Amino acid sequence: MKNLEIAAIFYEMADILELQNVKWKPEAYRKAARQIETLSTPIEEVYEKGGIKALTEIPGVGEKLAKKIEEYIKTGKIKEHERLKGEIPKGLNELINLPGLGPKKALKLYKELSIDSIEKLEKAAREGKIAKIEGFGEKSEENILKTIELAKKKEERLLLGVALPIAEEIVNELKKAKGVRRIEIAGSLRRRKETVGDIDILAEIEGERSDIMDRFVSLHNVKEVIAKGPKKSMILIGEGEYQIQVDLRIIERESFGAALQYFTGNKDHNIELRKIAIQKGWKLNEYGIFDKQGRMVAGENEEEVYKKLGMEWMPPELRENQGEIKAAIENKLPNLVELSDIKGDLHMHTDWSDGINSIEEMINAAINMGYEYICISDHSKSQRIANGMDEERMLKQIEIIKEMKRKYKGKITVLQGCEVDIKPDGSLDFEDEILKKLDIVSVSVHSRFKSSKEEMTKRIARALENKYVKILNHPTGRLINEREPYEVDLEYLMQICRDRKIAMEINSSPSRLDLNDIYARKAKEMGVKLVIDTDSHSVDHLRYIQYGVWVARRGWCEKEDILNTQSIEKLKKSLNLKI
DNA sequence: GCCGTTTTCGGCCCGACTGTTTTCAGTCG
Ligand SMILES: Nc1nc2c(ncn2[C@H]2C[C@H](O)[C@@H](COP(=O)(O)OP(=O)(O)OP(=O)(O)O)O2)c(=O)[nH]1
Ligand SMILES: [Mg+2]
Ligand SMILES: [Mg+2]
Ligand SMILES: [Zn+2]
Repeated sequence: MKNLEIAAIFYEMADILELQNVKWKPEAYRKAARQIETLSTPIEEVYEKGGIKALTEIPGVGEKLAKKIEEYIKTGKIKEHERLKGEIPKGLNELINLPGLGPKKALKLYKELSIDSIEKLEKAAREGKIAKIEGFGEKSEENILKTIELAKKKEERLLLGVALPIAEEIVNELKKAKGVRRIEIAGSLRRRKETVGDIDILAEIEGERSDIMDRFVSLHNVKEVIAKGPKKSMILIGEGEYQIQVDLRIIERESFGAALQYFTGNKDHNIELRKIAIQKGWKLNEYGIFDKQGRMVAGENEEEVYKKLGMEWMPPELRENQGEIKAAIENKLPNLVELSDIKGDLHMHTDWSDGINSIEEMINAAINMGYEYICISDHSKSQRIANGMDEERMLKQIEIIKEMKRKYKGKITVLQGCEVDIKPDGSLDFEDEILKKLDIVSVSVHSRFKSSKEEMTKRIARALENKYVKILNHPTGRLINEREPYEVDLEYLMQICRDRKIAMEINSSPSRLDLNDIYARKAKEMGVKLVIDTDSHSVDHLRYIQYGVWVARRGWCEKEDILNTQSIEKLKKSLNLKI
């Protein structure tokens, strides 16, 4: 899949063009790159199937950029890119990636002091050379040194599951400030994106002087105050890999809706809305919609802002500039699946393999979740490190769960499952003799992630041929920030799943979220049915189902697309279960 | 470089904070 490679090249070209003070092109390159990054199809396939014309159907990609994409697919590089790289000192890119340093300052540093790397920058700053340059000063020099220190610590986006509790804690602290009427998490966190670059918080403040900004910058564990103003402040908070930037924006009641809209984003969604406002002869910013005379048209709540712009309000999960604005205008927004729609969880482990709780503890926890059914799905024998079950133990568990089914009858339906390994040759870890005794067979790849795309596709496709298979678990195998997805022809697998009525999993484990939002949407479009499962390894994990629901929502999924929103009777039909 | 029920040319979102500045450019959200 060349999507990310091409996006990276376009980003780099944008940076170089910006250094050369070229107007508009940089944003055009970046906008195209952002769209290419979020494509659900390998861009080389888009090209093979539809040529240049298909490429230009990607928003932000026109004739010129399409030609460049074609060139990259055919030759592995883009001449224009190579040419641009040659025109600019190599290390300047890493300079503009430092927060606070942009193209103008970086270029100045290069021209005055021949600085083209972070090492040289640090040296010059220590020697006091920076402060002497026109346009820089003591403060700039200090800030550069600070920024370099902070950048040395590794910088990764935080998992939603990690950032959300941190954000909630901060919100609770800020609630204690004077004059706070309302406080909301915004940004990518409110859109429930799988990872977040920072935590964005919006507070509605009543009255003139609130102490919220003072409280904010002196929160426990604040490592750096990046900016502090009357309307917006930014801090770095937390330790090591959990260190994260927090942006706080405050606003008055009459503008709260517009501000929430602005601060929720995403950026491209905002820009599209602002263009619509312009078309209507208005101006949209974080204070509201205003007409030519500066009179406020809307602002107090989000619904009103969207309504005046000619569309329905939409859930934050959809606001990614992926067609939601058009859908909202045409009244075609999906009716997104909700947490309360979920009737059961079909993937969880117990102390029979690598879970920490007993079968019965999991059952009781599921009853507490209000579920109608669950499926116990411990590992099969190949998963030695996970204490996978061999045939003998599998048969034993079947006996135990039979008892449980009886014991909990009327309270919850307990299904007998197993997370069966797909072996490297595509065969399953158990013979049909065992599989046919299970209520639900789900299958997973847990080994040889580095196979070629062809091998992996063949391997999984073969597994899906087994007539007992009902669910394909975590179909891309990624671990966010840790392991890339394996190479596989997902579209092909989706066709098989659709035709054979096999469900694909949205694994809710916060570090998996697999399928992800983009593929969930593609699955829906292809008519593949999905299940949202937690893959719990303890009773505490069952609540992560919320994260999977968020992925589904970001993938435009409705209740009908998710099989475990169905009653057990309907589920049996949908998956053709023999129970 | 992209894009179009007001345009195939001429626009391209709009505002906060900082630092070094005598009135604003640069960077970021
Ligand atoms: N209109 C407009 N809004 C912006 C711009 N940049 C950011 N925003 C808005 C939309 C963003 O969702 C919101 C918060 O900015 P962030 O940089 O934190 O982005 P976001 O939270 O979406 O993603 P992140 O996970 O933090 O990288 O501010 C911009 O250039 N123009
Ligand atoms: Mg953010
Ligand atoms: Mg932010
Ligand atoms: Zn599992």
